[in-house]
Amino acid sequence: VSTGTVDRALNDKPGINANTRARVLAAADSLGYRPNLAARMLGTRRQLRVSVRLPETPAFFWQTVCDGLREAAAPFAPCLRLEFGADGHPGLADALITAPGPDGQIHDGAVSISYMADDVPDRALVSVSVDAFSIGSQAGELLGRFVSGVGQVAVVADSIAARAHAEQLRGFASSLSMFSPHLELAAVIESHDDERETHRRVNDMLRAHPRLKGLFVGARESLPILRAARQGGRLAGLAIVTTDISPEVFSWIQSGDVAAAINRRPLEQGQVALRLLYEYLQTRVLPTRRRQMIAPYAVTRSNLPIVLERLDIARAAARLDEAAHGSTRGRGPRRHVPLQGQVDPSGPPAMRGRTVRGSTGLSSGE
Amino acid sequence: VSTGTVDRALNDKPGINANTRARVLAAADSLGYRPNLAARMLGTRRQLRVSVRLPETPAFFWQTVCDGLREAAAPFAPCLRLEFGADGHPGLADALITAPGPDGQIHDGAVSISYMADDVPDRALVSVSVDAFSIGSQAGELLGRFVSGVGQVAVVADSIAARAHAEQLRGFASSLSMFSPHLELAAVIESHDDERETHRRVNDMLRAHPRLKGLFVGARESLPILRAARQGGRLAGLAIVTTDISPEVFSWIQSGDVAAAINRRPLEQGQVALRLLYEYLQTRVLPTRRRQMIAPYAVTRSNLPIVLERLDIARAAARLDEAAHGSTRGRGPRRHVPLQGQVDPSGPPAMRGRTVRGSTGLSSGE
DNA sequence: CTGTTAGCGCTTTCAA
DNA sequence: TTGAAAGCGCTAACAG
Repeated sequence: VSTGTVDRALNDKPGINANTRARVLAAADSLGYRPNLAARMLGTRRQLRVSVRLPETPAFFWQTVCDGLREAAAPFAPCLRLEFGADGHPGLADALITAPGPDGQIHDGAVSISYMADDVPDRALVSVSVDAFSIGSQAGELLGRFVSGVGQVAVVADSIAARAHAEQLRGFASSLSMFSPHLELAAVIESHDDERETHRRVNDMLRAHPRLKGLFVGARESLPILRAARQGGRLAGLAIVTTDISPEVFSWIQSGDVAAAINRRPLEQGQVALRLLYEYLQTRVLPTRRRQMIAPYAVTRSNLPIVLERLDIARAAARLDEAAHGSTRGRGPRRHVPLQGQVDPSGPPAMRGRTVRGSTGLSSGE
Repeated sequence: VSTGTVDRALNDKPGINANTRARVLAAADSLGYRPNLAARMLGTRRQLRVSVRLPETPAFFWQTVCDGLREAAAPFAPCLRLEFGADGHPGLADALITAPGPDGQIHDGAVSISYMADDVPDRALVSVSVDAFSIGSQAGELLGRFVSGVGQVAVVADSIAARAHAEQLRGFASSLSMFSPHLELAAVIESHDDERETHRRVNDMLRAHPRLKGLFVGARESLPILRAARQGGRLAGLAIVTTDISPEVFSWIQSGDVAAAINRRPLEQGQVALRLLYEYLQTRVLPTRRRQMIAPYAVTRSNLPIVLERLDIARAAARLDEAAHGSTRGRGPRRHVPLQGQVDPSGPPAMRGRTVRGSTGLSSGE
C-alpha cells in the first residue's frame, strides 16, 4: 500500500493487480478520500490546455462567450490555460470548446469536448446553449402581450431548416396559439446572406401585410430587417422582438423601436461551459445532464443599461487579464478587440442604471 | 535572495530590510512573477474559511443564494471552505458573507466581508445586489406594455422607508412617466408583517380603485397580496408584476394570473459574491467596483420552466455536494432542506422547456 | 506488479 | 535580517 500503488489505482493506470486496485478503491471510498486538485497540478508541471475554436460571427456574441470563458477560467490560472483560435492546436489540448459548423458536425479532435449548441453530437462531452424553444415561446408571449387587439404577426429567421431555428419557430407558434389567440402568424420568411436580398424580402412581406402588428426577428443579424421596417415607415405600428443582442441594436432598444431582445446570454454560456469542463477534467465525472440549458430572458429599455454594464465589466476584465498575460509571456498579438467604442461611440463609457431617466441615454451619454 | 526572503518581501512580512524588499519586488515585477495559488494553499495546510450568515426569510431566496455560493465554491475545495450559519464562527473565519440587518448594519467582524445588499457599508469589501431602481423600472415598463389604454396602477411594497424599496419605487415611477404616460400611479401601499392586515389594506385599495388595471407587488412575500386580489375577483382585469420568485408564486405565473416576476437572481448573486471574495482573498486586490450589480429580468410563463430547471440543477448539486461532504466528515446535521417538494408537489421532477405546451404544466407534471 | 524517491511552488521553522 | 531545510499532497521515473 504505497503512494505509487494508490496513485495507480485511483487514476486507472496500468501495471497494477486488479485485486489491489479494488482494495485501494474500497479503502479510499470508506475513508471518504477526496483528491487534492491543487496538489495534483503541482505534481505534474503540466497545465490543462483548453483550446477554444468558435465562430467569428456574429462577432459580439462570440466575443462575449469568450469573455465568459476567460472570466470563469481566471481563478484556475495557472493550472488551466485557454488558447484561442489559431494559438491552440487542438491536437495538443486536453479539451476543445467549440461550436458546430454549418453542417452540425465537429471536425477537430481532442480528449474532451465542450460544445456550444443545441445538439450534443456523440463526440461532445456536454453542450451548453439557451433553449431555442424557450426563446421562441418567450418572443411569442411578449408579442402577445405587447400587441393589443386582434392582428397579424410575422417571423424572420435565418434558415428554417436548421434545427435551432425550427425549434424557435415551434416555440413561437406554440406560445402564440396558447397565450395569444388574438394573434395570427401571417408570414414566416428566411433572411439571406445578402443584405439587399433580405431587405427586399422583408419589404415585400411588409407590403403584403399592411396591417401587421408584430414582428419576431430570429435571424442572427437583425439590422437589415430593422432597417427595412424603418424605411417602410412601419416602426410605429409594429412591436418588434429580436434575438440579436449586439451594439448595433442597443440604440433601437433604447428608443423603444425594438420592444425587446431575447438575450441568449453569451457571457453565461461561456462561464457555464468552462465550469463544466473544468469539473470534468479534474474529476472525470460527467455532468448528470449532457445538455446544459440557460434561460433566455428579455432585455428591454428598462434593464438594458444594467445588462450593458455587466458586459462592460466582463470586457474590461478580459482586457486587463490579457494585458497581464501579455506582459508575462510577452508574445502573441492582441486578438480580442475591445468593443467599447462600438457600444457607445460618442459619449463617456459610464452608463449606469440611472440612465434610463434620460430618454436619449445611449447615444448622448449622461 | 533566498526563497524565504522572497516570501517575506512578497507577502509584506516583518523581519526584512526595506531595501532588499524593494529589490525583490522590482525583480518580481520585471519578471512578471505571478504567485501559484495552488501551491500556496499546499504550503499552509490552512484552508480559507468563509463564514456565511444570511437571513432565513424569505427562505427560497436565501437558500438559493446559498446554492449559488456552494456551486461557485465547489471547484475551490478543499482550499476554500464554506461554513453556514451556526457552523461558522465569524471570528475564526477569513471572510464573512452577510446581508445587513433591518437597521442596515453589519454586526459581526471578520477579515473581509462580502455583502449582499444595495448599500456598501464601510466595513464591507464589496456588495452584490440587483439594482433596485432597475427592478422598479422594469416592472413599470412591463405593466405599461401589458396594460392597454388609459388606466391606473398601484404598488405594494414592504417598507417605503427602506432604501431599496424607495429605489424600486423611484424606478417604477420613472419608467411609468417615461414610457407609459397612459398609466397613472394611483396608490402606493405598504404591506404588513401580519398577513391579515396586508390583506385588508390591499382589499381596501382595490375597492377604492375599482378600475385599477395594473399592480406591482414589490413586497418580499407576495402571496397575501395575490390572494387578496383573487378573493376580490380582480385577477381578470389586473396585470400583476411581482418581485417574489418562490415556489408558491410559480403556479400563479404558470396560470398567467401573475404576468411576470422580476427575478433578483439569487443563484447568480451567490456565485458572483463568492467569485469576488475568492479573488480578493487570493490576490488581495479589490474589485474595481465595490457594488457589483446584477441585471434583474422578467420571468414569465414562457421561460419559467427553464428557469426552474436551472434552480433544480443547482439544488440537486448542492444536495449532492453536502452528502459527499457529510460522508467525509461524518458530522453535523443537514441544514439545507431540499425544496423540490414545494416546487412540484404532485408530479415528477422532470419539467422541461417543452412543458409550456401543456396548459397545466406545473401542477400536472408531464 | 509494487515500493521508493525526487521534486512541483510555496510557507514555515529554525539556524546563522 | 537572511539562509537553509522540511514538508504540504500528489505525480512520475526508476528500482526492486
